[in-house]
Amino acid sequence: MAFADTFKALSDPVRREILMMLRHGSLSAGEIAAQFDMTGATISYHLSILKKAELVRETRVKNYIYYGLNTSVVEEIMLWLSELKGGNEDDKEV
Amino acid sequence: MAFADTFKALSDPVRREILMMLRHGSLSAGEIAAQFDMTGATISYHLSILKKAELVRETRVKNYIYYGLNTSVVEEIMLWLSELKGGNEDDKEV
DNA sequence: CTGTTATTTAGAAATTTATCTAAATACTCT
DNA sequence: AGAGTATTTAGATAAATTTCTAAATAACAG
Repeated sequence: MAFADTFKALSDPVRREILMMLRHGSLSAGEIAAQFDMTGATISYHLSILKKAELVRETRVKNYIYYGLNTSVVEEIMLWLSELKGGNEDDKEV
Repeated sequence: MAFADTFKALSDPVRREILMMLRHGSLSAGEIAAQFDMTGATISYHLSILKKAELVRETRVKNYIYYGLNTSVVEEIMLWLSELKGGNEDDKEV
């Protein structure tokens, strides 16, 4: 279930920071890695988890790979949280 | 930062199921444990993580401990996701 | 106080996760 | 084709997580 993957992906602070970095637009793997005190391999690992969770999409341009947010999955998570909060099945406020 | 704890707490399927069980009202540790094929000790461990994340509150009644949802923390998470989705640079700091 | 029930804590084992280094792949440019 | 850069993959390791059993606490009833 991709849903569980999404929560798992969000559970790591590095991955959350990556997502926040992508709010304003796509960045290449290298640009992302440059912001962290970790090897590129480690960032690649985190990106693979975000990708598997469908929280990011990749686009290849020249010999760069750009990563961008996929907000539709974020919406799904918000829906789940909404349900949790709702308790009574009446409401569905956004 | 309790915020990180919250995401971590949400990353486990058992804990998410516990939260869903609490939507319609509080349940005792034993009532919760009865729904899972795990020992009470394990459920107690999960409850302690949810409690540390402030996703649940406990109330002692007789020799039972009741657990109930704390929805305000859920709102905080939704706010974070909102920010992510929004991409608005006007309010990036929390 | 004694005994019973509900729950948590402690300690240990199995699994998963995050990280590194080194090597491999992929793509570009001349 | 060959060199150079960007990124990923493989393999290893340390740390964190989940789970269990057994023991400890806490609260109640008689």
